[in-house]
Amino acid sequence: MSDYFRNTVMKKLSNGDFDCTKEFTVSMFSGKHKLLILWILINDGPQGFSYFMKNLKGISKKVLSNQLNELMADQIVSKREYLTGKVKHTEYQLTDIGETLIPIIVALNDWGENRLKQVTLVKIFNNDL
Amino acid sequence: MSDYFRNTVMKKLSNGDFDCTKEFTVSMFSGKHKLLILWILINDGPQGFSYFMKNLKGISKKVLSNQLNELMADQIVSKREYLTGKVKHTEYQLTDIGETLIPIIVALNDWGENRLKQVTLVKIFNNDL
DNA sequence: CTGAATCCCATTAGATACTG
DNA sequence: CAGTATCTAATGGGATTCAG
Repeated sequence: MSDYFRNTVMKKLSNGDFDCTKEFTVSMFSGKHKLLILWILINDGPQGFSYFMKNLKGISKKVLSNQLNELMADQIVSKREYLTGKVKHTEYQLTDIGETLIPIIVALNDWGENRLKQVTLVKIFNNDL
Repeated sequence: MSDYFRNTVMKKLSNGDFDCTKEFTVSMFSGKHKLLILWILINDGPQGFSYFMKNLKGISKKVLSNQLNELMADQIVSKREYLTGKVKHTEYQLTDIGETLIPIIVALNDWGENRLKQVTLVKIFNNDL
């Protein structure tokens, strides 16, 4: 998604401008579906392309492909390919680097769940629902 | 930036579709500058509009305004206004909810710093630099 | 089945001008 | 100083097509 942003950060790094830690960090996660992709890998283990297509409702092949490629470029996810007859299958999994993200993603998800609970409770209380 | 995405999530919630925790969480952070804004608030304390303009290089007033408004809508940040003569000043600060994010943001930033270190070391080693 | 390439439209960012 | 409104340019997403 944020190819442009990612490239900008990469260029900065190439130019020796290391004063962009935050931008770098953001560039790792920008992408509407990356958190979901990682969440799936964390909870369901290694999965193929179609598994993500089924479980990320509303995502297109192109976008999924892009996000997976970015995650691979960032060495957070790796891919394995194999053939069943003439049919290509893939398996994506977290790299060692990717696994260092697990506690953060879990914390993020916990935060989101709690926050969502608060939000919906307030809504119900106010009869906005 | 992701007004559209945010609105989509909010609509889902209003429709009683609570099966979107991840989308909700993502919607809290999507925004190229939000992490930076929060980082500034965490480290430098409450700040005015112009402080962000100075420290988020390349951001426009409009985008900053949008991101701050979204953070306020999500109750992560709050605003205080006051006048000095006829000149309006503002002060943005983390809310109680926003403060619950501190450990996560710190962890995220640590991760990014370490990762960046690895990346640049590899680059130097390979003479890509 | 996986996924890259293309075309097209929706959305977002930036610049500028204007207000309290 | 702190924004909002508006207009335009740049970017991203979706559907389709094609190939390995």
